[in-house]
Amino acid sequence: MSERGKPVPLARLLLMSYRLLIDGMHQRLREEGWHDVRPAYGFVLLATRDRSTTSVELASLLGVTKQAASKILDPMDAAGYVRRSVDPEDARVKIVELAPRGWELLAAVECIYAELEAEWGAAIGVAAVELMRKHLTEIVLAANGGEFPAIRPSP
Amino acid sequence: MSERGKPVPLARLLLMSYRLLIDGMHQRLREEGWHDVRPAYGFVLLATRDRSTTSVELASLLGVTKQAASKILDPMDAAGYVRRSVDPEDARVKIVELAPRGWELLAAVECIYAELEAEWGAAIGVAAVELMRKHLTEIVLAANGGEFPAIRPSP
DNA sequence: CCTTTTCGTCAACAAGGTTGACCATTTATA
DNA sequence: TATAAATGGTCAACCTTGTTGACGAAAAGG
Repeated sequence: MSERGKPVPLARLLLMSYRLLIDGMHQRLREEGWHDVRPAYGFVLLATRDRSTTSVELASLLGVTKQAASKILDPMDAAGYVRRSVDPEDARVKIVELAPRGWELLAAVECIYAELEAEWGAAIGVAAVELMRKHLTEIVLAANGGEFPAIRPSP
Repeated sequence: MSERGKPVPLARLLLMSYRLLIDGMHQRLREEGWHDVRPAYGFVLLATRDRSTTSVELASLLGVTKQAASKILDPMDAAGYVRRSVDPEDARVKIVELAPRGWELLAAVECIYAELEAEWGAAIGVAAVELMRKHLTEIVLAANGGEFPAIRPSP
């Protein structure tokens, strides 16, 4: 590897590590029979987990345009992971919430994710994982005025 | 933020941090007058820095198909960042190397990158940055049989 | 010499992003 | 109260970067 002898850029390590988790996640999902899950779905699952949302709000949470949000929601709706309904209080608005299948998928995702993070704990120690979490949190918050930024599924 | 009170998934923190570096990189490049640099170019610059390569080898280094590699090289070639020439020893092969403008871009990239990493050192301490580098390296190598994997520009 | 493999390019399609446009609905203003 | 402005969601075109399949030229193998 041409990086031998030179420190590997941290950005590269961050991306490799992230990919490790995400690719591992999607592989395990496939092994469990989830064959139609796209990378972006995870972002939508997390955004709609704690409370229903709307298309345009989801766009804001994801840091993308409303068109992009709609574009992810379309196949998710078609596959039965989310439901969209007209808001009784504002006829322009579509309420977006997880459908039963979406809840099942979310449960599978969270279970696999916990396994993956536990594997990191086994590899470098739980304390090191928590320290990394602490440091990354500091960096991200410091750079975003004390808040977590919206994070796009794809650059 | 709905993540308040729950640990933010490490995957999310990794992605946020990575984006912080990469988005910061591209913003500063634009500020310096580099207006036509796409995210994928950085990967090609690093892959061709230490020695010239070939289209198909680049594909392998990037972990993408040869078609995808060619597709990134086309605009880079057109913009004068790389040069492609026929290999005198094998007429099928295109040698890919950085052109003068590519070297200038690489220099700008590396300079900005150093600034960005130094800012992390200022935020959490240089020792913490190095510790993170060490831990991430361990995780990545452990998961890839002791080697660094190819890393695609885009999932 | 013929078959198989390899390299790079062309083409079509996909995922997920952008901008612009449009219509319906709601809110704000005169 | 009527009109203007703002908002939500969808349609459309295009972009970046990925995939697969196909193809012709060149090289390697039998």
